Amino acid sequence: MVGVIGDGVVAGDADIAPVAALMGEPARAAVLMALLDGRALAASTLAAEAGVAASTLSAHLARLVDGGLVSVEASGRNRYFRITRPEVADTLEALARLAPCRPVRSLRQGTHAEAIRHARTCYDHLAGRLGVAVCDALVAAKVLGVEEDPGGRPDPVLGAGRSRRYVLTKSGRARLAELGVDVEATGRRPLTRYCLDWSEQRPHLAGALGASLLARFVELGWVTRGERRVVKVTDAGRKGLVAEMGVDPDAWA
Amino acid sequence: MVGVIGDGVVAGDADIAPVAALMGEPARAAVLMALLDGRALAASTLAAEAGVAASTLSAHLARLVDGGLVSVEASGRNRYFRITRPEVADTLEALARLAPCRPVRSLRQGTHAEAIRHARTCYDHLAGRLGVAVCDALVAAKVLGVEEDPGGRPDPVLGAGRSRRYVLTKSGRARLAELGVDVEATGRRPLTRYCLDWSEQRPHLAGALGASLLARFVELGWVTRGERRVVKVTDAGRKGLVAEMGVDPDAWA
DNA sequence: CTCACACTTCGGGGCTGAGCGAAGCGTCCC
DNA sequence: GGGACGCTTCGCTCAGCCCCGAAGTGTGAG
Repeated sequence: MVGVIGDGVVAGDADIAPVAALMGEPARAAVLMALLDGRALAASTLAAEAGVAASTLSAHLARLVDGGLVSVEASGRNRYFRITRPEVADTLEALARLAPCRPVRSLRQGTHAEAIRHARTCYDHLAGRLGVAVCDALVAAKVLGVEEDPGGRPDPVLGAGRSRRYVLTKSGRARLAELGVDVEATGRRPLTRYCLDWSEQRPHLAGALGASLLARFVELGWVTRGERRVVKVTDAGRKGLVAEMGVDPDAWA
Repeated sequence: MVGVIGDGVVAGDADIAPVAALMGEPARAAVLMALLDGRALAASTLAAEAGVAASTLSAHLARLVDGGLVSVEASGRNRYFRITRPEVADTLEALARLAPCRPVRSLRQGTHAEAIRHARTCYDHLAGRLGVAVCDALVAAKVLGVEEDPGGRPDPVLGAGRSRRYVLTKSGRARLAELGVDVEATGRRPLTRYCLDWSEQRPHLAGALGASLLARFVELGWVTRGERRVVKVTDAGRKGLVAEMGVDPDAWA
């Protein structure tokens, strides 16, 4: 009756295999991880990142675009690729949480590994120890409240499946506005999102607010975005984060 | 060969490719989806589910175990496989949320895709719009309460997702028994399980109770199981679900 | 003890797809 | 316009692994 060989997964069922296979090839995985900070990178940059020939990478990128994980934007003779949706980044982070860290092969790689655990960008918001510390500070200052996610009703798409969520308090909204954080800049995106950090195994703040927060930090010159998702905190940033944000300096330094 | 390894991917960064590749093969993906509800299934069951020979599946299972996604428990001459950690299920669900974005390739697939989104079985319980609607009705009628899950793993701060669960209330137990649902038929299986629906992006009821509920619906002739997990609601079922269960007819019709 | 069953291991066949270089097409710069 | 640059397409090779059936190991039932 059924007996269809090679068609084990039923059409219409959630067919995770194709998507997972896209992420399961080393070169493509490297591309996706490189794009995880939300920036758009040129094909040549990504080829160097993945360590394969341009022609090889071109094929990979075509498949990623076809699979809806990555979108293209042509600009002159360059084509810039970026991750299409936050859900893709979510999935990559979920996989990262599952994956063992690759062994460290050199001192340089070791220091970078340390740096990226210290402070990095995750798609478009802060992560690493700094991201967690900032998030903790926001909760401690009651800028954010943590509440249980009533995961049934209101949120049609995002937020479901997350057991807890952050809500921006009234006083928190005022406080962030005072700091110049664009609290209103949320499109269809949820303002806050509870995002588990793969290196710290603790939550940090994602969503539109997480993005606005990072943008403002950069604007203030508190942090600078370095190579490969690494984030550096400036002297002014160190002071500002402690004085204005109430971040515990020991928690991330 | 040392030089072949691209230094593009940073040591210490998470290497998602091997894990994603494990999930990216159709037979293994089918296995993982079958185990998604937390049950432990025998190898032969999984072979039928994946539609491959026992020997083929054995190799797949060995790789899944080796990769830490699945654990084995030998019992007599059977070996039962289950998903090791909630993080694995989280990742599978993240992938499933990404997967439905594929375009529908044929009309026939389209109608089947619609049917399966309407009402289907998720291995042994109801899912799709009907599954969500029934679950909503149970919560609204206070047959089920939603509470935070204290449980399971010794986690540093927060459990990695899945920390909410349904509990059967006292009155709910009586009400279901009245309907003829076998409330006691739970082996080692958790009575209820909070399961996010991939097509509806909202939770529905899994676990032993979800299974008993479906069994009773079938017994009552309210629903019939069709091909490929599609569930059809009979006329009697339509009436019964609305009258007895308090399901909102607009929510799933 | 013997058969039946569940699962694994082994050997071989077949196909997908990842890889590269060369060539083609379009864009930007001098 | 000519040339450099960025990217894609094409043709090809080769490795990996997915698959099966048959044989081997261990357990349970009669």
